[in-house]
Amino acid sequence: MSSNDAIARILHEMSQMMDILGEDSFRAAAHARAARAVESLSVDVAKLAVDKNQLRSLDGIGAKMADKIHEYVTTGAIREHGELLGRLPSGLLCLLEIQGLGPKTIRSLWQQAGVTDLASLEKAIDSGALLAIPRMGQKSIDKLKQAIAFYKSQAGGAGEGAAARRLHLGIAMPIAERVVELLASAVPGVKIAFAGSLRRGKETIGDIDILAAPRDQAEADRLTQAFTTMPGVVSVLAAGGTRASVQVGLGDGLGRWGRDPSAAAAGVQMDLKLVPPESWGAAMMYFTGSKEHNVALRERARKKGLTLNEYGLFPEDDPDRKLEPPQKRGVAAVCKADTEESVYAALGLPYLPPECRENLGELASTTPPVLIEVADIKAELHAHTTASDGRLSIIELAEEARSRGFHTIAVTDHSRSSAVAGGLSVERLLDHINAVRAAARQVTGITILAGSEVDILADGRLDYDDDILRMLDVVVASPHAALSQSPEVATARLLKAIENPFVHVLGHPTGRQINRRPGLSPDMQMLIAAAKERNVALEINTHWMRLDLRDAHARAAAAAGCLVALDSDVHDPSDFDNLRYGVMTARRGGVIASQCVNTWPADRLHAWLKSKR
DNA sequence: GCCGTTTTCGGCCCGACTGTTTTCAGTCG
Repeated sequence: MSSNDAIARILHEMSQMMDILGEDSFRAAAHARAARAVESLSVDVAKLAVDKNQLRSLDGIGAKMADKIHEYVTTGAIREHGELLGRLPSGLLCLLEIQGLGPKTIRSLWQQAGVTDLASLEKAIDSGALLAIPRMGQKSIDKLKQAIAFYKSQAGGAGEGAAARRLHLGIAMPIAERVVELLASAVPGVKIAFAGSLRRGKETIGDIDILAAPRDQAEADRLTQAFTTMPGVVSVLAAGGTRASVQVGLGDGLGRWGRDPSAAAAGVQMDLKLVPPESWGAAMMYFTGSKEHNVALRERARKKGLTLNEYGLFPEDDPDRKLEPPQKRGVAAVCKADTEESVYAALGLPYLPPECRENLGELASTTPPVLIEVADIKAELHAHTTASDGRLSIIELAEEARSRGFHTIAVTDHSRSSAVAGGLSVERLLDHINAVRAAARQVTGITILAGSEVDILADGRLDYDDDILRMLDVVVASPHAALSQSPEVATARLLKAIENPFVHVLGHPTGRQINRRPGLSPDMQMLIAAAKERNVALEINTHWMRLDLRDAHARAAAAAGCLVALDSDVHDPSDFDNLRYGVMTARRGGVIASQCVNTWPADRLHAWLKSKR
């Protein structure tokens, strides 16, 4: 774990403990906000901590928080964190993961029924001790039992402290799209879309939010009916007038990444929200989030004497919130709320794409951000064939790429050290280059390049000698083994690869696999600076299992003006479909088309590749 | 504990829903 992750986790725990202990909620929230700020940093916070002013320049970090971070970096712990831990059983924290349990309830469970962890909570339920707690009736207990069962299934069985498993972006999105399609065919002509973190393109998804705008009660009823009875629904959690919640069972695996027993056993929660058509824009903003973005928008509205909710933007005529919400009192809205654009405009903001709604500075925009799009991508520089571990022949790969409108495809099979992936010996590589040249003569309408995905060995040397690399049109250098190195060793290793004059792309720079392994934690600022100087592109591997660079790293690369490569690491024709996940990650980082080599016209791209020969 | 086009104090987002209550507290997104 990087020190950023460690500090974020400690600050987050402090926030949770303060909540449970009933301390000042704004103080607790400040710790949670600081945790988020540290988490979304691309630089090692330990380096920033040398100068407290640098820490304090971060949004949400003030003098006291800077002291705490500095304390962690110099001593390896935060004293106040230990003190809080001494004031309550640590087993209480994971109870916050259980749906319906918040800090206040957990506090009374602890102080009035002696609950200290999940096991004692279950015991207290069985013994009936919970009924004695205020506001705890039989119905609440039944719901709690259900929520515990769901929590345990998500956490992979015994609920042994494992965090509830979030779904990969690439698993969740096709499910959401199928549901939208199904609802649209059940009730034609109604506006339906998914929202939430899925629409923002987060790498993992907690639940799936679907929005629909029925035009009358009959359409609303049919939508709810279709939603709660669709194939795959395991249980209906709620079905009211304006919203319904179901659990949907998942498929049983992750394709070539193997099975995911915990995800398969459980399911994903899906919520359907019904909103009036005239509120579609405000509702989409509201349910797309992020929460932090929404809070910032509302604060902005307040400063303009307005109040923003999921129904629209209204004059602030009830600052103490004594009355019913404005839309219920017939207060006239200050703008139409049927589109997101009109609501943003009324707040004096350009349209902000969902991927940048994280309250990481986007509200300072005065012009709409022009971010990279899937349609901009015209080349694939990282693809495998049957020569190593791919499923397509060279010709099949080229034809697939051509059918997707690409002008260039690079054949980059694995190098010799990746034995399990069928990595090519030097002799096989030379034959393979000839085979690629032959295919290039045979297939028209696309440029086929001979390349390699070359292993970056543990010490930073590449898996082929320079005289071999020189013969290749494209070199993608990637770490595959020794992924537990210290940050210092990993940084030196990857810098050495970037500095090799024949390398074009640094492939999946950290080697992480989401929900599987953390990968390397190199000093990303140093890699970005070196890559920029050497004209090397940092890859955003678009497979939903990797998304590496991740969003925060992409943001740092974009800010530095470093080249990036959006590559699908094709092993199977369907891998081309993953491009959109990488594009969303790039957009979350603020990447524009011109800094992504895959968007360049053929002559510019080929000239860049040749500049390293 | 943070923050400032109400700047060193006094704020700090908003509504739906649920289950518990006889008017509201807690959770969620």
